[in-house]
Amino acid sequence: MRLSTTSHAILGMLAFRPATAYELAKGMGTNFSYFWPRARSHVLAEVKRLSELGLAAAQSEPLGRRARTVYSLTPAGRLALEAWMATPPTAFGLEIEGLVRVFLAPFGQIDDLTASLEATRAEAATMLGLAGTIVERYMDGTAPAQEHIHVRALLIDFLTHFAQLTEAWATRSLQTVATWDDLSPNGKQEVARETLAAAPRSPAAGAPVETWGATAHT
Amino acid sequence: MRLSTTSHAILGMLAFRPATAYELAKGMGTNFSYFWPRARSHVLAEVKRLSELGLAAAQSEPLGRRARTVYSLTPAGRLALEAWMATPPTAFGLEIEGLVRVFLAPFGQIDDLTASLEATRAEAATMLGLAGTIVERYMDGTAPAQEHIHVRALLIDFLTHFAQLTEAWATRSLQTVATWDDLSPNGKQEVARETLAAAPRSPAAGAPVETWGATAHT
DNA sequence: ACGCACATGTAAGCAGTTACATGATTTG
DNA sequence: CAAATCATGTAACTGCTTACATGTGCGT
Repeated sequence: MRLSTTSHAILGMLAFRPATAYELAKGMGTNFSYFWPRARSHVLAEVKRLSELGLAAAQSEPLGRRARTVYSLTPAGRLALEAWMATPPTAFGLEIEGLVRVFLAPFGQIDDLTASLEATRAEAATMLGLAGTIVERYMDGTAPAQEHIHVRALLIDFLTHFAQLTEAWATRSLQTVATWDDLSPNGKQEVARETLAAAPRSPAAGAPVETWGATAHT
Repeated sequence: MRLSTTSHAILGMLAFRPATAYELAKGMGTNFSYFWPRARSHVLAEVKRLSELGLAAAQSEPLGRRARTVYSLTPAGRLALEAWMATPPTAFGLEIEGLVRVFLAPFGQIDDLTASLEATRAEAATMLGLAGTIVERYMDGTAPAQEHIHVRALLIDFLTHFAQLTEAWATRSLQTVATWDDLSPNGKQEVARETLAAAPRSPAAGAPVETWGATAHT
């Protein structure tokens, strides 16, 4: 009986209130999509498994000629959730294909690079726009989870700053690339050094030096 | 013959220079771990598949009583890589369990929340420290990929800012939580509103309003 | 000569995705 | 009342991870 983070996210939604499988799947999207995205079908399969394990109770309700299942959290489920909350979180992970494309830029065309950066910028801008709406809802008191504002504010704080950071980065990278004629290193060292000089960094605690962001298999 | 982003990352490393399977796996870690992390064994399996597809050439070299395989990029492989570079990138994805724990904080103890935030803070701090070392290497000209500095600077720009953002967010969240006696909403609205007011946002382009960062299955 | 870190590989299993299929509800 | 959208579910497949196993060379 191994439970994943996704399992606990589902148990957590059930801890707020009982829900149908479909509502859970939808909730996974609206609640977690930006920091724990999962496919709808996977949520359906997982909640079924949770009910088999006795962590969620499934109740079938008829709905026209079709049946729908309402799930709720069992005491065992609540215990599992609370126990998990006390464990340390796993390390965060980013999957940003746009950065892979930057890394491999020398093997493509310069237009490929700008297109990729532009796509990333647009995505971040969309995220920021969404955030604006959400924030308004909370501020005027009409958000659906208004009573959890103190906790949700922390989340929104992170996500909005992330979106802003990403958009700003893509924008200034596009500006830099716009000054290039090709992807060769010629004459581009100067600006690169300035970028690096402006990068935030902590005193480098003499830690084990892994070569990172650099082709190391030399 | 479906190729994943991981496949192309491997083709890309081979485009820099031929390498053994082990070097590729290691390079996956040092080069991509922060924005495209993959297990070592998966890289080994994938490069084998690439050679079966004719995109990489495998050459067996004896090494003591053991054989090791050196891979290099074939012309077909280079074509595949270049073609991929011209396609649009998939959307970025974050997996941040620490944020899931913030979302579900009401079902745990307050100490669970601080522990989780502290773990996230520490992780980001480590990342920043590493970055400091890398930046120094590039600045004094001793980085292994010195000739690619113009492109790598863009990556480092993003990653250092991300680490800084994460550390700063965790720190200020810890400060906020330190003022709480419990996880109930009582008396915490005020500060939450200030946090939200300070969150960056764009004019909310009248976009389709999805409830995000909020329990929506109401 | 021994122990430890580096190098190399395989196998089993699961978490997660894409695609398909169809019933219910709303809306113009 | 037709068309679109919402709600609900299953099946096939695969990318990826964890765990295991063993060879090679270096330092002491």
